[in-house]
Amino acid sequence: MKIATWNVNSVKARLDTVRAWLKVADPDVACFQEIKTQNETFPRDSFEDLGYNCTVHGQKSYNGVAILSKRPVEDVVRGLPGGDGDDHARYIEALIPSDNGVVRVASIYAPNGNPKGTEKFAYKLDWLERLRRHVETSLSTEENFVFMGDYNVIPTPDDAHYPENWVEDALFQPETRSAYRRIAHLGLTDAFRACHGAAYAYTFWDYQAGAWQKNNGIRIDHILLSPQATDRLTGCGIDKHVRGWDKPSDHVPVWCELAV
DNA sequence: ATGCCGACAGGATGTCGA
Repeated sequence: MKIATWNVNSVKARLDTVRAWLKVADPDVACFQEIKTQNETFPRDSFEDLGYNCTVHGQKSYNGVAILSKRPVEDVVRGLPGGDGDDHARYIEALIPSDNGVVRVASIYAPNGNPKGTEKFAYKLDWLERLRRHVETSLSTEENFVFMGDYNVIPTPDDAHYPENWVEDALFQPETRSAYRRIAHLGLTDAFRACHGAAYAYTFWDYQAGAWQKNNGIRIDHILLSPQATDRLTGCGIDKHVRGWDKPSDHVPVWCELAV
């Protein structure tokens, strides 16, 4: 089963680009973030035409996440549990049936948190701690679980072309990286690092200042696997070339293959 | 130090992103 994640930066503005990628990449499951539209205005017909069922947790203008799946999904969770009064649409999860079992997949859009030291930064850290608690609970089920999406975390200096440019940024603060490690160290595996030893692979290049042309990127879109899913991991990749297409998102798709 | 880009809502330009 091929499972992918992509921060599309508006699903409506990106519709042609996203459809073009789906046709070529042909994932069984695709998690999107920053769809920037509500459930009612999600362009589901455009994806149903390509054979996908759409499960959406949308929001007007900002945020919004979705899961596209060739198989109908079950057991949908909309919103990150424990979010007392949190109205940001940043989390959706669903159970995906396959020929040889099931996989539970989460589409995650963690807060940006800039600038550091503000309420936004505190919200980011709180949100990551909530995610940690939910991951901890989820792992007790011992299922195949894939926690994928835009974590808005640069885990190590190896995940940035110019790490010195990010030392004041919320994505690279010690507190941010600790919060991410507390999640990963529950026993999750970074699918990309498990498959590829090389440093300096990126998933985001800013629109500004020629970042793409200079390969001034960061790796902030991650696929974290439960131990059971890790045992079934057969491959992982970053579709870097998509950043060079017309009307690109500033993020590119990341995918993994699981033997289920 | 700031703008650099891009999407959104709304109908000009401010907010947000990372």
